This record gives sequence, C-alpha cells and structure tokens, in this order.
Amino acid sequence: MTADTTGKRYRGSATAERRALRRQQLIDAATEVYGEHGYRHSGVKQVCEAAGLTQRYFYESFNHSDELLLACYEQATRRLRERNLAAAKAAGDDPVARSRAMLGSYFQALKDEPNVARLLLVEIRGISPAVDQAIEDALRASTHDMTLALAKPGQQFDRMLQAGILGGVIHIALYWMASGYAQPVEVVTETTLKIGASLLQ
Amino acid sequence: MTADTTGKRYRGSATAERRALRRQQLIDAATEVYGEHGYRHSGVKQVCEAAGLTQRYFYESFNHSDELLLACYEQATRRLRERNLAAAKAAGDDPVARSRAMLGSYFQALKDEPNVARLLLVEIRGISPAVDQAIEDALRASTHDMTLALAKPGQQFDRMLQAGILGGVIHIALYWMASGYAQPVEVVTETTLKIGASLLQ
DNA sequence: ATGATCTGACAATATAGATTTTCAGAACAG
DNA sequence: CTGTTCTGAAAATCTATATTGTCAGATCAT
Repeated sequence: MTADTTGKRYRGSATAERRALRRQQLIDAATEVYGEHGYRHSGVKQVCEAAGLTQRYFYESFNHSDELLLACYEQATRRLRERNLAAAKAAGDDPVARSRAMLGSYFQALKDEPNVARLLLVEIRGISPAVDQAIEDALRASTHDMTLALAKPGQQFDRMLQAGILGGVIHIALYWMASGYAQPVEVVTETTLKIGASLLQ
Repeated sequence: MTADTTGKRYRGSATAERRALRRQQLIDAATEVYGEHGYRHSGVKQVCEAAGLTQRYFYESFNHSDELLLACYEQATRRLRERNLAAAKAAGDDPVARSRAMLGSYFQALKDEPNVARLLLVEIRGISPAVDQAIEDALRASTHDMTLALAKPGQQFDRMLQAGILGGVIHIALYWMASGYAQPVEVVTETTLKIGASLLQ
C-alpha cells in the first residue's frame, strides 16, 4: 500500500476526470448504438467497441446495461428540453408563437439526430422500473413546459387532455420518422399545433 | 414406416385439431404472461407453464418467441377492432355518436383486460421488424376505422393529423392505466373526443 | 532509474436461456 | 392383445452474453 493517489495525473487529467470522461464516452457511444440497432439488440461489447474502450470500463461506471440506457435517456431528454425552452424563451410572449417555436425546435432536433430520436421514442418502455420512471418524469416535465408555454397566469389545464396532446406530438413524430422525414419541419409543426388547439378552445 | 396417420384421433380430436388447440393455449397464456411481466422479462418456460404445456410444444407451433408475441398482438388487435366496429355500427349514423361509441368500447376493453392493454400499448415497439410491421398495420387499420366513423362520403383526412390523434388516444389510455383506471370510462371518452375534434373543425 | 498504477487486449469463467433429446407410460387402431 | 403414436416430465446440449481475471507495455511520481 502506497500513498493516496486519488489526485494522480495520467495523460493530463486526474483519476476522477478520466473516469468521468470514459463514462461520458460510453453514454455517447451507447446513444448511437442503441439508436441504430435498438437497445434490445445491443450488448456491452458493441457499446464498448463504439466507445473505443474495453469492456472492463463498462463495469467501472455502470452495474447493468439498464443503468447506461437510463443515463442515455436522461441526457437526451435534458438536452432536448434545454433546447426547447431556449427556443420558447426567444420567441417572445405570445402563447401560440412560443408553442410554435418549441415544437419547431423539437422536431428539428429529432431530424438532426435520428438516432437520438429513435432512442427517445421507440422501444424505451418496459425495460426496467427505473427507466419507466424516467419516462414518466420526462412526460411530466413536458407537460409542465406545455403549461408554461400556453397557460395564462394561474390557468390550469386538464392533465389527461395534456397527456393526450403529448401523445399526439409523439405519434406525429413517429409518423414523420417512419416517412424518412419526408415533410418539412414547418408542416409537421403546424399539424401538431392543430391538435394542441384542443387545449385552448 | 406405417400408414398415414394424419387423421388419427386422440382424446377425441384429430392431430391437426390438437395442434391448433395447443397453439391457441400458448397464445392465450402468453398474452397473460407478457401483459403481466412484460415480454422482455418472460421466457419460453414461463409461457409454457402458464399454458400447462411442455416446452416441446412451443417449438411445435413457433420458431421464436417473437412469433408468439406477434400472434398475441395480432389476436388482440383483431378482437379489439371487431368489438369497436360492432359498437360503432350499433351507434347509428351520426359521426360523433359513432366515434363516441368506438372510443367507449375501446376504453372499456382496456379496462376489462388490463393485461391485454399492457401488451397492446407498452413495450411492444422495437422487438423485431415483423412486430414493428404489425404495429404499423394496426395503426393503419385504426386510421381507416377513424375515417369510416368520421368522414362524410368521399372526404379525406390529413394522414399525419390522424396519426397524431391516434397517439392522443393511446397516451390518454396510458395515462388512464397509470392512474389505475381512476376516472370513469365516460370522462376518458369525452376527453379523447376533444382531441378528435381537431380533425373536424 | 525504478517501482507503482494505469491502460488495452484478450483469455477464462459464469450464467441464463433457448433448443433438442431421452424416456416411460397413456391412449389409440386394428 | 400388440404394436404404434402421443403425451408430459426432465435431462442434456447449445449458444450468446455478461462478468471477471490475467498480463505485458505505457505512463507516471519521485
């Protein structure tokens, strides 16, 4: 046993930094692999190869594949949400304009990163209770953002109706993805807004 | 090698009948098991136990678990669709009344058989290309039925918008299921109709 | 320079599950 | 009755993957 080497540097960075970097590499690689072949049909080996790391480092950061999937999902939803909220903020005060901006940002993001889109919207349910919980949380956050964008101060919406509208957004996205993103983002956004209108009337 | 025994009777029924019966037993049992524990977390063994059959008989009727899942999904969607169409037919000619009847029938069915509901709506995507295709087909059929219920003769709807409304129905169902079917069927139906109204305006 | 620790490639093991085979007894046809 | 087919239970095999371990060389601290 030698002295505590917690802060030891290797190729420029400390142990904790290298660890975190590898973890991040795994998350990014897994996002691609899962989006490409599907979580169900991927394995530790393929993810590690894609990350340029050995399988050993998988177990350094995660106990199960589920944990990695969860990390991927959470990173993707967090980034997407930040992007959408920024777009909404930039769009000013009009509720419909804000909604249009958020939806446009959302659909553009799905088109820019199809693999992330697949990860977010396809075959994500039923993996494990933890992942299911994360999905619930993400939907709840989206509902909250929808309320922020559309509600007048103090106004409350029907939660069930909001859940339905979210489902409309998601399935329009799925339909669009299945078409190979055939329609321009603007058309998809306007179609979605028609469904969202049922919240306001 | 003896004579052809294709028509041989055993415990009352012929070979082909017994085979078909076992196949059906497997489908029914698997629908329960998959709905209960999820397809991903079930196996051949558990399905066979639930069916009261040996694993040997699984391979008599199916090559892979995927095939069985597909059979379950197709049976469930077929039955559900028949039930919904019958309800619509009984509701008369008014488009809204027909839609209300179809949705009521749909939600009541999900409540009556929660395991079937889980099988139909949760963790079904991304299992295999064949299953994904079956989902596509089922959604297409639902879109068709929606058009039948709502469209005036010759009228055409926006397919993307219809996909969105279907997503709305599905996510309202998911929300309702997650609540333990807390609200009465009528409330769920009326909420869904609000979304469907975006097709008509 | 030297001993410690990190890294990458790979081998070894463990485990779960699918798939196949065996076998003894029940139900059948003639 | 006699020989054949069917059935249910369990064992044996196969396969893919997760998980752990080994080891030589690279990088580091002093």
